[in-house]
Amino acid sequence: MAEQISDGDAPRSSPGRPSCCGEAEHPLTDRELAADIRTLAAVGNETRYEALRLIAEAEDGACGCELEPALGVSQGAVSQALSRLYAAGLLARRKDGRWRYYSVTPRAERLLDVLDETRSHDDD
Amino acid sequence: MAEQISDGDAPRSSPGRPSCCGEAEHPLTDRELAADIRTLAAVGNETRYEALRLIAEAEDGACGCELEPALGVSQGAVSQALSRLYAAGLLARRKDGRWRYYSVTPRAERLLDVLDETRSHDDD
DNA sequence: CACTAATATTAGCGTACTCTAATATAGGGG
DNA sequence: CCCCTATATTAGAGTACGCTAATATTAGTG
Repeated sequence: MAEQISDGDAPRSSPGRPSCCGEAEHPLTDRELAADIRTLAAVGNETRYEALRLIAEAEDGACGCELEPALGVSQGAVSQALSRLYAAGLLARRKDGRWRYYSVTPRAERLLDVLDETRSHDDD
Repeated sequence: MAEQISDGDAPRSSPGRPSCCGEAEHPLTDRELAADIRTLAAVGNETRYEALRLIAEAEDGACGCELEPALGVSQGAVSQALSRLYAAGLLARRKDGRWRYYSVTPRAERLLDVLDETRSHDDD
């Protein structure tokens, strides 16, 4: 895609420059990157983050109908939120009669722990 | 608007119901919740997450100009990304001449560690 | 077998997000 | 002093997001 369009005389950086502006790399594959972002984007939303916190507090998991009043959004929105958290690997679920019980995965648990342990209180 | 138009005898849930649909609560204040979401939403984006990973790999921090080619977005976008990560408490920064060097905070470091340690590989 | 409750799915609307391009600020160097 | 590099800021455009409302599906219950 035609990088370096101009001719050779354009001095983008003199040879005597400091160590700045070299190459930078990280060790993640595209799949790992995508998985991480899916996870983070899933919790980076008020409704979903609160849902995750509520489920983490419940002993044996929680069903959608428990969360609906606390979250203050419609039933459809709760269902969408839980599905997305599940797809992101943050919730496990089991069917029991006409209810579906959600519980947090180890990944979610550790994520919440880190947030609790590193939260800055003069932050605002 | 006109919820429950019918009379009061409507049995919304029989008395013998299981423990479902009670109250749910979590122990976070509004400020803590907002801070967490600001943090999570900041990393839940490809450009910013990759920037954070790149900076975490660099030994003594990285400046914006190092990241720009790797991130593949404009200079303005890089600056916006770094500012937002900084505001979210995930980056520290120091001025050095005409450069500004960014490094990850403990909060960011631990967040990345958890993602590495709990990432599922059959996830797709 | 209706009836009801819990959940899932879909369309559509309003908003927030993220980029580019342009411009402004700040700090060296010839 | 002018120029060049690194960074910050802003407006605007295109897109993605998150909700509601409506409807479909699934599973108990009288």
